[in-house]
Amino acid sequence: MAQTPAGPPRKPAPDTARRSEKSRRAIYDAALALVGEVGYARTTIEGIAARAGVGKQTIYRWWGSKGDVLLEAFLDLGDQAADRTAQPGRDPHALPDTGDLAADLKLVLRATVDELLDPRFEVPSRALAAEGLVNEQIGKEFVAKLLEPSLQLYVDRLRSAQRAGAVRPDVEPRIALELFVSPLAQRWLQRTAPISYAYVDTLVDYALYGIAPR
Amino acid sequence: MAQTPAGPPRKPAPDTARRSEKSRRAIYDAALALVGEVGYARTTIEGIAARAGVGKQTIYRWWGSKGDVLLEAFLDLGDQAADRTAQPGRDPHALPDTGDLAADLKLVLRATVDELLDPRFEVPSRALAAEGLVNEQIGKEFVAKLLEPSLQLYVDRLRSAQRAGAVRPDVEPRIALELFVSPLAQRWLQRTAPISYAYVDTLVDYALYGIAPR
Amino acid sequence: MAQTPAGPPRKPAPDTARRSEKSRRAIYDAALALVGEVGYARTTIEGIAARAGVGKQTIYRWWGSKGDVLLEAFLDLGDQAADRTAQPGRDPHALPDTGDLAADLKLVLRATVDELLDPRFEVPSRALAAEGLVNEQIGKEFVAKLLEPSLQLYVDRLRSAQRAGAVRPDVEPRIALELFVSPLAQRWLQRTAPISYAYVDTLVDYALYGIAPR
Amino acid sequence: MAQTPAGPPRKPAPDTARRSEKSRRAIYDAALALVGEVGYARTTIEGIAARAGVGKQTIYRWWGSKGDVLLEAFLDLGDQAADRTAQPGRDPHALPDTGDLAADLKLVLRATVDELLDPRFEVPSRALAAEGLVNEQIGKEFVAKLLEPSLQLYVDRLRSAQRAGAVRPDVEPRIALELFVSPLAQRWLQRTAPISYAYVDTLVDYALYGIAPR
DNA sequence: GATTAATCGAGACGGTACGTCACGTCTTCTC
DNA sequence: GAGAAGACGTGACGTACCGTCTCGATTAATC
Repeated sequence: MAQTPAGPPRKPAPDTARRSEKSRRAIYDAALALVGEVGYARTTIEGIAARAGVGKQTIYRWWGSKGDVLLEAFLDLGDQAADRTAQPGRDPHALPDTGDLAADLKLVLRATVDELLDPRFEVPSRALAAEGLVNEQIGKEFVAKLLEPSLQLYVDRLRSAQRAGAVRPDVEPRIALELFVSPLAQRWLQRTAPISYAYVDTLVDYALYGIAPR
Repeated sequence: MAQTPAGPPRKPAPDTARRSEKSRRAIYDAALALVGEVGYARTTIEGIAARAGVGKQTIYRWWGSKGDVLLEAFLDLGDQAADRTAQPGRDPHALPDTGDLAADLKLVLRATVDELLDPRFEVPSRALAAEGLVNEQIGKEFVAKLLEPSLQLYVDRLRSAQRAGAVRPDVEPRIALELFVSPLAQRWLQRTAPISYAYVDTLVDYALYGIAPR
Repeated sequence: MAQTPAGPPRKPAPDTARRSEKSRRAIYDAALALVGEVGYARTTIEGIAARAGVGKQTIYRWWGSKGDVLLEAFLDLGDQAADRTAQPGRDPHALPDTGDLAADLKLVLRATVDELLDPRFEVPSRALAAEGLVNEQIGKEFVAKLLEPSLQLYVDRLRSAQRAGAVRPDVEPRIALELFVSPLAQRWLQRTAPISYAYVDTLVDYALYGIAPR
Repeated sequence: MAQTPAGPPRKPAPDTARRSEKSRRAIYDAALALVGEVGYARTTIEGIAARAGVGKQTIYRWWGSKGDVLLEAFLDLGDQAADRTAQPGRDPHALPDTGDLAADLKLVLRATVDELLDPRFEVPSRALAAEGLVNEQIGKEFVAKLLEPSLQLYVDRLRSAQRAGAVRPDVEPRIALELFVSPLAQRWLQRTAPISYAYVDTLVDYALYGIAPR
C-alpha cells in the first residue's frame, strides 16, 4: 500500500471536505481586489482577511503565504474566464491554424498585447511574476501552471508548421517560440520599451526569416 | 528662466559635500552581503544599518527605500568591476567586432551565461529585477542605468553589421537584439528553462537566419 | 437616554475579557522594577516590554503612556499590600482614634515618614508625583486615586475630634489637615529639608495649638 | 594656593570671556517660549537651538541638560523682573512688616496666589519643579536658588514677630512657615484643590492660632 | 591692522526609543 | 471541527532627538 513519505513533521492536513467554499471565494475576491487597489506589496494577509470577512486562521489553514493565495486566486480567475469562453468540441486554448503561420502568430500575439495592457490583468500578473522571480516555489508553480501551458500551444503550432514545411525540421520549437514570446514578455514585464501590434508583427517577421540577408 | 516645480513639501536635501564616504561604502557592502546571504525579502534596513555599523537615519537620509540602496550598491559594484578591467584606449564595454557577427554574439552571450550563473551576481540582480517589476521607479532606473546601456552595445554591433552587409538594412537593431537577448533573460529570470552555451548558440543561429526554410 | 459623545475617531476598545492576566502582572512587575533600578526617565516602554517578556503592542493596547502603566502598577501594588494587611471587620485604612488627637496624628505621621523613606516606595511615588505635575491627566488620577483617599482619612479623624471637642467646630478639616500633611509632603518631594519623627511631632503641635502665644 | 581637585577627566572649560551674549539671550527666550507653547516634555534641545538660530553645540557647550537651560532661563527671567521693580535703598524682596503679622502674611500670600495663577509663570515653574523632583541635581539648585531664598524671607518676618511677642519664642520659624506655605504649594503643584485669597487667609489664621480650642 | 584661536551656525553621524503595522500562532466562542 | 474574531510575542518600519563630531565663517583677544 502506498505510504506517504515521511518528510518534515507536517501539520495534519485539515479536512478538505469541511472547507467553506464561500470563504474561499471571498478570499480570492478580496485578494485580487486588494492587489489591484494598493498593489501586491501593500496587500496583507490581515487586509485580505478583513476584507473577506474571514478569520486570519482560515487563510493560514489553507495557504502558506500571500503569494500562494494570490497565485490560486489568479489561477481561479483564469479558470472562470476559460469556462465562460469555452466552446463545445474545441480546445479553448489552442492557437488558430489557418496554414499561414505568420498570420496566425500575429493574430495571437496581438490578442496577447491587448490582454497585457488590460489593467485588470496587469497588476496581479506582474505582481505574481515578480514574486516568482524571488520566491522559487511560487516561481515554479507560476511557470508550471500559467506560463508553460501557454507556451506549449506555440510548440504545438510550430510542430504543425514543421509538418507543413513552413518551419525547418531541425528547428527546436520550444526554443523558436521564445524568439517572439520572450521579447514581448520582457518589454511588458520590465517596461524596457512599449509594446504594440506593429512591434509583435515585426518580431514574427524577424523570427521567421531572420535578420541576415537571404 | 527655468523654475523648479513646487511639488509636494519636500525635506531640504542634505548636504552632499559632508557625506561620509566610509558609511556609504559600508552600507553598500552590508546591503550586498545581506542580500546574498538571506535574500532580498529578508534583508532589512535595520539589518543593513546594523551590519554597516551605521545609524538607520544615515540610510534614510540618502536613500528612499531598500530598493534604492540595493540598486546603487549594485551599480557601484558594476562601476568598480569596470574600473578594474578597464584597458586604456578602449571602451571597456564595447562588444567585439571581428567581422563574424554570429561568432561575436555567441562569444558575448556565452560570457553573459557565465555571469548569470555566478551566484555573486545572481541573487542581487534577480532581486533588483523583481523589485523593478513592481516598483515602477526602481524599474525605470534599473532599466535606464543597467539594462539599456548593455543593450545599446548590441545596437552598435548590429549597426556595424548592417554597414558590413551582414544584416539587412531595413532591420531595426533595437528590436532585432531582443531575439537573442530576451529569451536568455526570460529563461534566467523566470527559470522557465536552463541556460547554456548551446542554448545561446542556437538563439543566435535562429535569430540570424530565421526559422522558416530559406 | 444617555448617549456616548462622538469625540475624535477612536480605536475600537479591545476586548477586556480576553486580556492576559499573566501579561498584565508581568508588566506591572517589570515597570516597578525598572523604575526602581534606573529611575522613571530612563524607564522605557521597550524596556518594560522586554523585561516582562511581552510585545510592545500589548502595552500600547491597554495603556496610553508610560505614566499610565506606572500609575496602575503602583495602584495595584497598594491594593496588594492592603489585601495582605486587611483585618476582618475593620477598615484597613482608617486612622487610629484613641481620643488623644495629637498622639494619633503623630503615630500615623511617623508611620508615613517610615514609608516615605522606604526606597521601594520612594522612587516610583516620587516619579509618579513628578509626572502628575506636568501631565494633568496623570495628575488628576494620581490625586483622585492615591492622594485624596488618604487625606479623607484625616478628614474623618478630624471630624471625630470636632465631635469630641478637641478641635474647634468652625475649623474646616480639609484645610486643617494640610497644616501637617503638606509640609511633610513638600519636604519629602522637593527635598527642601530632611524629615524625621521629631519634625512631624512638631508639625502636629504647631498645627493644633498655633504659633501665636496662647 | 587653591588647586582644582582632580576629579573625573573633565572638558577644558570653555572660555567664558568669548561667550556670545546674543546667543545666550536667544536660547533663554527660545527655551521659555517653547516650554510655554508645547510644555516641558515636548521641548527639545534641537527645538531650542533651531528657534534660537543657534547650533546645538552652543547649547551643549554651556549647559548640561534641558533642565539646566530652563533653570537658568527661569532664574534670568526672575532677575530681570527684580531689576525692573527694584527700589533704591530697599531690599526688593523683603516681606512687609507693619506689626500685624497676620495681615502681613495674608498680603504676601495673596500676591503669591496671583503669581501662581499667572500662566506666564505657571508652565515653566511647574515644569522645573517636576524636573527637580526626579533629577536631584536640578532639584537641589531649584530649591537653593529659587525656593529657599523666598522661604528665608518668611523666617526673617517670623523672627521679627517673635521679637515683638506675636509668636511664641520657642517656635522654629523654618518649620512654622511651612504651615501656610506648604499647603499652598501643594494645592498648586499637585492640583489637589483650588487656591484663593480666602484659602490663604484661612491658612494663616489656622497656623497662627491652631485648630484646637483655645 | 594682521594674526590666531576659540566660538559660532550648521548639520551629518551612530545611536536609542518612539508608536505603528503586519506577521504567524494561539485561544475563545459560535455555528 | 471549521470558522470569525482578535489578543499575543515578535520584529521591522520610518521618525524624532539624543549627544558627539566635523566643517567653514565669524569674532574677539593678542601680537
